[in-house]
Amino acid sequence: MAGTRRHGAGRGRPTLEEVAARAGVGRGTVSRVINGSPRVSDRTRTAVEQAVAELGYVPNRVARALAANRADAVALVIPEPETRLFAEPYFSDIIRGVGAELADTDLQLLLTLIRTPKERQRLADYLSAHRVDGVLLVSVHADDPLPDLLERIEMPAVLSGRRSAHESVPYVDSDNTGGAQSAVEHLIGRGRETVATITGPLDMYVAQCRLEGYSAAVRAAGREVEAELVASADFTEEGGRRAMRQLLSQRPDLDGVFAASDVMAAGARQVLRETGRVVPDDVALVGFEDSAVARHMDPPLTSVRQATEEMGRAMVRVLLEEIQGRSDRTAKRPQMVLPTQLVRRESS
Amino acid sequence: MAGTRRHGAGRGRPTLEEVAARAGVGRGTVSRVINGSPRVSDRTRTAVEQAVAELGYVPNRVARALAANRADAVALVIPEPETRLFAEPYFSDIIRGVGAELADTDLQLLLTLIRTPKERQRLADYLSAHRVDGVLLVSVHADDPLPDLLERIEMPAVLSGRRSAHESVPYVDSDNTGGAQSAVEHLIGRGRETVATITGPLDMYVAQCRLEGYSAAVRAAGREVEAELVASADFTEEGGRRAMRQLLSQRPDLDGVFAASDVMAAGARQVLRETGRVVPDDVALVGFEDSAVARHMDPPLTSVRQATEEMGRAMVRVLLEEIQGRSDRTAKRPQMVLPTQLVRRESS
DNA sequence: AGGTACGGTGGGAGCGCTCCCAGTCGTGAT
DNA sequence: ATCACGACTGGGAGCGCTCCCACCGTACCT
Repeated sequence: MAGTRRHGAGRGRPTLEEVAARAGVGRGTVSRVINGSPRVSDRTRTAVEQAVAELGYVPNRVARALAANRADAVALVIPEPETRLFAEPYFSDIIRGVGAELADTDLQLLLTLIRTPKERQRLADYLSAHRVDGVLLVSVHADDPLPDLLERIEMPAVLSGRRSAHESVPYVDSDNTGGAQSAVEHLIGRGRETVATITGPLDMYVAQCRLEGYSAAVRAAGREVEAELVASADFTEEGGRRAMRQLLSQRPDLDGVFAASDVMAAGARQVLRETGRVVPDDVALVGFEDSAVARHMDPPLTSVRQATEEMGRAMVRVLLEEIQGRSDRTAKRPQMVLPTQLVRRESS
Repeated sequence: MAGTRRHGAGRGRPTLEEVAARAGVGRGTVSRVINGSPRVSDRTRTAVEQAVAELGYVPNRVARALAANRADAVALVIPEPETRLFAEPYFSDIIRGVGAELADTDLQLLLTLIRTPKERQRLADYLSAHRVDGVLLVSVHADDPLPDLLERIEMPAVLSGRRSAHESVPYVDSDNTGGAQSAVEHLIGRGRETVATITGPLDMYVAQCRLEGYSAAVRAAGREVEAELVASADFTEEGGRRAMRQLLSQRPDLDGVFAASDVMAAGARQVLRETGRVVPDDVALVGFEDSAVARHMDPPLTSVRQATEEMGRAMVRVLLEEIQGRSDRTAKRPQMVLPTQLVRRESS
């Protein structure tokens, strides 16, 4: 504040040079002080710091970026189709986590929405034109060329979620398999005999993992995984409805459903109501994600919570490692999986 | 792509100078072509464009920003306490709108989360250190010093929503009064005799406006605005519950409620159910915002929809005007109010 | 023929930093 | 007293662009 007031109308903000003049030292010295170099005597440092304070000096990041060939910024890339998901706590939590972790680093956060393939293409150019030091990629599809593109231009990047079991790019994911498994174990533990699942699109690894968790739990209970108890959808409400109808027609006797997302669970819940089934008495229902939808359903939905904000934080930490690690080739690609947690509510 | 491939390992991207050399022209000419200046002959332009394509040249924005003393970026500032709202479609829509409108301008979007007062302070310094050309401020409270701070350092800024009736800073707001009025008119039009309202915190202008709309509709119907039919809350679910209980104790006979937000409506709905009232038969309920909550309530909630994405777009347009307008002092501060629309569902 | 306009063009002078290379100076060893 | 050697320091040389001014023609006037 003291600083910002001082230049209101005046010709711009003070520069390094002016600080140097005022402190009676050279530019290099001021730069050293600003950047916390140890090779400065205490006397000098104090003098410079005083000059900085008096002038309200704030380094010009643009100039710094140009000179140092850094950007002091990372981009958070969000594919437009997913922007809908924005409305989910998922994104907001990721952003909050990213923001929190970034706050300590004085890197800036660039938000990049990708709407069209054309923009996706421009993106690679833009990013490589030294506008950012690293990239955070959210909800990347298996066929997205971006990660490999970034790899090729040696741009540090981190994914939220894996594209496949053998993801080569650094990522932060949550334990989808374990989460799904605990959800189904819960259902079985509550005495449900015939537990079905509504999966996401099975070309997405996340959907595969959740199905895998379902299967594991079923088998662990000494049962068979029946094809009739598995219906795949597309993570939408309408998809959830369709899948639920299909399951019901195949196995009218089912008494438990694990939906791989809350939104699909919401769709399923509607169909259950339409067909006169009471949740949880007739059919117990569990979702995944623990979004706002889950809390506002009637009855409130049991769901698997991901440590989403922590994922955002972790992504930044991983990215910083990557940015560092580029110098020493010995560093290996950081990858991590965060635990999930079942949140019990009245639907099961 | 063609461009990005070409330099993989090579020493960095091509520069303006290299393009100039290849095209056999001077730096200035290339710069002119890149920036679409008309003062270039077609022959030359073509030659330069070819060189650009061959080299896969992409201008270095950092250098450009430094030289031109611009940032080619705008900041979207979001106060942390509101980050919760992120989960609402409101924010995601704003962001989507902002992103869409920005896509045509090649300005970048900087996301800035403010968590602590300390960060808020740093922000002013940062912003003024030429890191952005303008600022978009979301959900600003009446006592927020930021707008005036930005005003003082002559940083173009736009608010989403007004702080008061006499907002001096450029803003984009939605028609809260009109929206509330149409909601209440709807309730009255459906034959409701005793319509109450749950307001937001009355120190917020948005809450005042919505209350004003309620009052206008009540008076327009030739009725009195009764104090017993007005309960104020804080935009939270719990607040909605409390307010609903209060209203019910004061006027057990009420048959219509206009809640100034969907979330408060959700709280009210719970109390109505607890007290054995059926929605909409006994009490008709209308909310404001038309968020996901509204669609997922049981029964689905009638609500006032804001053109939120359009607000985002408008904010950018207004900001661009402001950035332009700074040069010619004649331009007046752009301000605009967007219409709302009542979305009818089963709750009324 | 000599002027006068311009449309076009080249390139110097920075923008505010970081990097890095020469110093300068004191200190302890010889 | 001399020398070597760090600890500090100053400032030149850019980073890649935009701005702007001088300059070259050619077309069009007197």
